[in-house]
Amino acid sequence: MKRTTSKRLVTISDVAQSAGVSKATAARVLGSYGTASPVVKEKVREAARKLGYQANELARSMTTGKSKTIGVVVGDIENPYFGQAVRGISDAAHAAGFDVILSNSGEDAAKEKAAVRVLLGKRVDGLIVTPASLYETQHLHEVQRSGRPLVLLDRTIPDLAVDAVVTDDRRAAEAATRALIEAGHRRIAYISATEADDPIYRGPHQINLSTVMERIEGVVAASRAAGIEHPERYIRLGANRRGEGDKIISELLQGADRPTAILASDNVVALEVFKTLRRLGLSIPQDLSLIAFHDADWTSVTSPPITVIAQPVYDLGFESAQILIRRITGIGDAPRCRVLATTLIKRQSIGAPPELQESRAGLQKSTAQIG
Amino acid sequence: MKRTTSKRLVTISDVAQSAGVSKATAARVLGSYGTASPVVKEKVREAARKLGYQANELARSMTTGKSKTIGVVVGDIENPYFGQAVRGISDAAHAAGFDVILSNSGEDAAKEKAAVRVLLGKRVDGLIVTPASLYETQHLHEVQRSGRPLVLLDRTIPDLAVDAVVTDDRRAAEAATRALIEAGHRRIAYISATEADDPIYRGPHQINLSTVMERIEGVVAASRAAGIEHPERYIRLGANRRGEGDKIISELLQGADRPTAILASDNVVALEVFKTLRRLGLSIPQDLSLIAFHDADWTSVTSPPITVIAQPVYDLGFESAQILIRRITGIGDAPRCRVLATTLIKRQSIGAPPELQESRAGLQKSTAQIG
DNA sequence: AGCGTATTTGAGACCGGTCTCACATGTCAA
DNA sequence: TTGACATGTGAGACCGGTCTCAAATACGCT
Repeated sequence: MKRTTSKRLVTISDVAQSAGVSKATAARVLGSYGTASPVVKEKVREAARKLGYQANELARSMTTGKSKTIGVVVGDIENPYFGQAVRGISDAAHAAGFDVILSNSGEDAAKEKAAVRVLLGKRVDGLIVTPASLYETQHLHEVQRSGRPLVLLDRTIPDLAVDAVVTDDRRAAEAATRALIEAGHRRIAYISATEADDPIYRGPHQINLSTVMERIEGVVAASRAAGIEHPERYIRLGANRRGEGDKIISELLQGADRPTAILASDNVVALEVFKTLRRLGLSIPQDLSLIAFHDADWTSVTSPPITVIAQPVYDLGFESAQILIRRITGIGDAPRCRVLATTLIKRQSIGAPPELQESRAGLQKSTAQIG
Repeated sequence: MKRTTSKRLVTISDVAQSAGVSKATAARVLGSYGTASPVVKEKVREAARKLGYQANELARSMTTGKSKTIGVVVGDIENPYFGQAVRGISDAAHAAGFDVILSNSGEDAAKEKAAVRVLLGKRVDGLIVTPASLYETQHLHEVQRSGRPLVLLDRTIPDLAVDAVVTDDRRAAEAATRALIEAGHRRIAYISATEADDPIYRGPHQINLSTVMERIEGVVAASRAAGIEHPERYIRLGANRRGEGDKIISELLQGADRPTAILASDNVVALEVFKTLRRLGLSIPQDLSLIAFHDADWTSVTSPPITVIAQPVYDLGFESAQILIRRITGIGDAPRCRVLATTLIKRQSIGAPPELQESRAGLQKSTAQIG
């Protein structure tokens, strides 16, 4: 039954009255602007402390037009990839005195749109977005029109002239593919988690993420350069949904002319590959070689440890926030796309394809681990 | 050189003027309160659409006193544990029409304090905090005094009468310890990532997290019940810092009377155990048995798969947000501590201790609900 | 028609800060 | 003494919404 006595919070007028000065003067002292004599300053500070005054940032933002807050919309916070990126954003923002409002789009363009609108409504000073779609971008154009800076994270949108911070996915995919080719592979699959109408890749029109586009280009380019014909046939999409990954992978591995190597678009897919392989009784790298995007910490303790494409995810977030804040502070040069390099970390998940294996002897450490 | 023409955003007065009605009427239509005739409604909406009006939520919050925003302070977003929890919070919040402002404390009480203050300044309607310390809690009392609801996530603070959502760490630790004892272990280590002045455990005064406290109690209680003397000697703290984990683990394993089983406080520590073991040439479960808190997805694909204590992390977040929102909406019953059950998922990282290994008894898979 | 009641509408105060501007006071030079 | 100029302070407008209140209009009924 206890009814919270509607606590009216202490305002600057209360402090002013208690200190015996005008509202304007109290505001000058507590807001650290304008001038005030030392005596008055002390009086006001004392009164503020006594009353437990705490500025209403909302009111402050209202008049100044600045909220010292940046809005962030990511695909999925639960994914460690975005977790790291958000940490980078958060660190850079706080270092510059900004706060972060976070929203989750679930990789759904409609939700992203709603989130952006809400953030604009909250008058964030700028936005960082990992756009869920290359095509549904009206809301992002809206951001631009509102005059508030926008930075795209991890993905670009060609027809939108804003800053972006991405990794060099094309070259990363190329390098990974080349590594597999050098090990002797000719049938190389790329399995992506990206949403698509059909798991079988039929062409770029199915893809709505720049990263996926680039990676596919990388895989295809490296394959073509090695004289591999029709490399696209081993590309699969939509391995994100529960169960779907396992289905795609096992169908791929049990079909005729099965691939001898897999390039996984992220560590969740890599995990799926591991599980499916275990279920099918296949092992890495004897039966299948594997490279995964994203150097998640656990990839180094599996048996065998996984060769990965390490992406500077934290930096991706950190830099995007820095760039955004520079824009907010008023740097007006042309938007740029900052491309961060990736690293191929070779561990032990790459071997020769089964048909080329002759010296299989010396490599196993102890008894073959069975899952 | 293009100077952004300081875009004054469209306000409700602009819309009102354009629609030929008063500001109050336009506000009623666009804010969906009060009444307005169908004709007027249409006129106003049309004008708003034409001008691209978007409400200033700041101004709205100012007058209503509600911001429809909840503040969240977690230890480390980068940690998948918190990632999942934040996702839960985010989902519950959005479902109820609330937004989330996220802050990172880095498990540092001072930063947490600052973050809480900022969030209060932004006039969030309520707060969810994973308190970094049992003792530095002035800022949390401050929240209470400000009259805004607070929910503690994952950890409790005994002298603070607020809602909390936690897992039953005591019983979880007990169950895990018992499982190890049943497998024949008598020398069981608990390695915690919690910050501490000294890695050697000397007593509760070193601990400033309720979870850690409870887990230690659980381990000790189960050990005592099995007649194990001085179980505390295998407790180690501070395995979080880079390199520190490896040092603690290898010293523990190379010392005299070394433990035959380890209980790891989270999956990061478990990872460290894996790495150190590999470096020392030891294997699981032949040389050491392992149980880890938190069922991170990768724990099922290591060799061997790790037995874990699965915590309903997403639910933890989801429920805490729900409880908070119920409080915001005005339910005034006494604060409660909601305790969620954990599950011991038995995989294959538990074996008999080396000295008892003769019959490599059946390592069966099973799960058991603990709470 | 005339009255009571319900519905629409507008004027203006208000939220809690910032900011402009005018005025008061102090300092110093001529 | 007076004027020029810096400094400190207060009154009050303002940001963009909401909300109260009273006036205006519409509606229902005798």
